[in-house]
Amino acid sequence: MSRWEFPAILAEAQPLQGLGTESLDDVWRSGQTLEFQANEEVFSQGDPAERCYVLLEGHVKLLQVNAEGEQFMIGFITPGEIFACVAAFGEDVYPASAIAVQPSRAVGWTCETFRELIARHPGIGRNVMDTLGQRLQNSRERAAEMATKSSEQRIAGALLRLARRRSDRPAKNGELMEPIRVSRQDIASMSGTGLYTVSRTLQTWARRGLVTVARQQVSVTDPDGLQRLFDG
Amino acid sequence: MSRWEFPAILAEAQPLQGLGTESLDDVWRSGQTLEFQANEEVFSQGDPAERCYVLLEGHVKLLQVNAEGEQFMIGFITPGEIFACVAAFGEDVYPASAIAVQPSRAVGWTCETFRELIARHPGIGRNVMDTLGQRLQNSRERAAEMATKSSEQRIAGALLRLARRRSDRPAKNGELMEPIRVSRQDIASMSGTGLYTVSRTLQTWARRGLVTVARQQVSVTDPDGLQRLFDG
DNA sequence: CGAACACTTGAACCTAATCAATGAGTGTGG
DNA sequence: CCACACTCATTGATTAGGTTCAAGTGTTCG
Repeated sequence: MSRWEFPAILAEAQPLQGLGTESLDDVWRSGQTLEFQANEEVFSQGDPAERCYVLLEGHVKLLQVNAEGEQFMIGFITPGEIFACVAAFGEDVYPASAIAVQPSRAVGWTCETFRELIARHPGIGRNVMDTLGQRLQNSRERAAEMATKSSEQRIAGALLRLARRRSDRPAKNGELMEPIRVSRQDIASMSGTGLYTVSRTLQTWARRGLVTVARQQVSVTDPDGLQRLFDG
Repeated sequence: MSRWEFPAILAEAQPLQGLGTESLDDVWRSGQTLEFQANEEVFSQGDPAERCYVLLEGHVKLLQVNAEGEQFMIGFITPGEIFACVAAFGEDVYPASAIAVQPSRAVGWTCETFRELIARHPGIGRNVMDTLGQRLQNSRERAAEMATKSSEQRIAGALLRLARRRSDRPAKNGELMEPIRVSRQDIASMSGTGLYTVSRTLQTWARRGLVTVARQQVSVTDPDGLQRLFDG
């Protein structure tokens, strides 16, 4: 039982599309709401996989660290999205770390509970399969991108993904998009390049008017130009 | 209605684990068996997504081609595995091409039929979610690998994945593994490098006794050594 | 036998990683 | 409020890893 009222965002969440009020209520009552501060870890790579989550508020990044200590950002979660759902199926440890990049709130269910919910409400299963399918395709495209594209193209791809996530609604005057709040290192982790390369590339683009940059912040001023760069 | 008897491999197929005889029969009767010659296309990237498949016999590779014409191999399917299942969920066109590398046989269901089967037999849904989850994790690891590892490590990774697939049963005398029948170009597509780099790398390894090479063929003679190389 | 194909190898070139030094913004405590 | 330390970012110089081009060898097949 949670001390929060049923959050509106949950009814719009991907995995719960098409569910009736009573189903949504069952889902809501079966989970716990959890709060995280900026930079707090939701869970850590290698920990036993206990819960899966739907994000209600804030943003969470998913980071994978390999044996050599190099990190790679495999995802960026926005409100309404499910994460760590892989944990509920087969995997016994979390394959990545989840870190809140802003103060965030999420609902969590134990893997067991989540499986039961799917059994009780088959619509959830269908939605989760859809989501997993889309993410699998995304991830494969991303792998192909890492393998075949230049570092400049990969950085463009990373920025475009972030920008599109942030402002699903078209920008105010069709010109400027919301600034993205990430460090150069974060962009490097997303695009599979180094900090220095990202810095240089962004400077070049800024001179050409494609983006404007600041500390911990990038604004895409010419999405179409960036897209053309990405396409080659 | 198929002109084939119920194939034993189907009962062992990942997506059909834990199903009763009558369920298996329903699944079998709902699909069509299809045969493919070596190098024949099962479906082509961009085609409208109509069917998903379980491979019964042979091997199928999944290739993604980007706008610039560079190709990247996203998967290698062995008997008992499901493929194109993403097609059944949301996607309207195949995101990759599937090509039989040997004479192959598969069962196919239309997306609609497959959805109905999942509704009738919830176990299939659970299995598919498990499979999708595992593949998502694999694909993410692969993306991270492409982003952070050297070309030598990526080639080692590709060979190890292939070798393990081929001989789940340990090799005869614990020393030699079955030769893998792929071209240098295929290895390049899997590891995100070029044909020349693959050739050079394999030659170096052959001199060191890690592998033996021939036309359209690679045998891993020292899997552990290759693994150490992969780990760095 | 000739043609097509798969592969190897040397050499030139180029991208991007790395090293090193510096600058700019943020936050803390005296 | 300023000085200090700290984190984040820029930029030049250097270098290594890998791609690409070019030429040549060995195999398979009609």
